Amino acid sequence: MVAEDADLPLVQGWRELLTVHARTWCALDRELARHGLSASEFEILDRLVEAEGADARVQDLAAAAHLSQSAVSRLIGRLERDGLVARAMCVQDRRGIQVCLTPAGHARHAEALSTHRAVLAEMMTAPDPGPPQ
Amino acid sequence: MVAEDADLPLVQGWRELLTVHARTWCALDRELARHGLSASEFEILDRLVEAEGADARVQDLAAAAHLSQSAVSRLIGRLERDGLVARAMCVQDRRGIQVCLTPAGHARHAEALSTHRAVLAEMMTAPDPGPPQ
DNA sequence: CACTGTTTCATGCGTCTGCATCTAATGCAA
DNA sequence: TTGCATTAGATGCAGACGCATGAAACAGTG
Repeated sequence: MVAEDADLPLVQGWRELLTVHARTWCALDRELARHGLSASEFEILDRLVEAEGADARVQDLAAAAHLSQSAVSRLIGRLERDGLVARAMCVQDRRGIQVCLTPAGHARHAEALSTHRAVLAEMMTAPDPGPPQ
Repeated sequence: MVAEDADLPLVQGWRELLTVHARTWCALDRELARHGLSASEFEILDRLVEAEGADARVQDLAAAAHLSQSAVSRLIGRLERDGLVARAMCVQDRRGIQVCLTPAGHARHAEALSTHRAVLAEMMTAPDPGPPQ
């Protein structure tokens, strides 16, 4: 029961990370919903903007967004249904698909970008807003 | 398009946090599964051990574990089904329930504790293990 | 007491996720 | 060429989540 002292800073650090993560992620989800996007969806759109032109494969996006391959596959399906991205066959490797932004996808991302940055600035700098009142 | 430079460190910090979080959380989920627990379930058990004796209400646990009240209610239901916790009525306020650990719950937590600490130590100190091979 | 509003937990419902699996395309070797 | 192992993405399935709601217990007023 005394050996836990050495682990205390580790556990505290982990819990702080969990707190910041939950707080920021929820805020992102809530605010980005005003643009019709979830936090995960924006993350994927953001990666697509960065990789503009380069081939964006599903598994690369999955690794970048910390999601499973199946989750990204369905997420891309949703974005495609909403007209924000398009799936195209890779000519070199016809197993893979090339995910690319549509003009609407570009516009949606640009529209949500400032919201995203604002939430990050507010959530990651303020250490603890505390319970409201 | 030049104004984004000021946001870069913010975004990079957020992405690093996301990476550490996903990596650690997945490792916890995977390793704690060997004890029949999910990461969330261990988190709740951990809080119950800390609050030993004090009244552990559902909403307090929800706030501590960064989960919704409904999620914790069902999670407690699962732990109760597995015989790890018990629900008791609060005498002061019979709306609330008092969640308390059973001996089996104590044992399960003690069993999983070292695994939990080991994963934290490994995940939160190593900055980037990189892709295997 | 009766009445209204708030709080605490449980639950119906839809969505998102991961795991396992399937199909199709590739690569390599006989 | 044929055959087998590997890889990329799609999908069936079950589990966990949040939102909205419901039922029960409080708190306050008349």
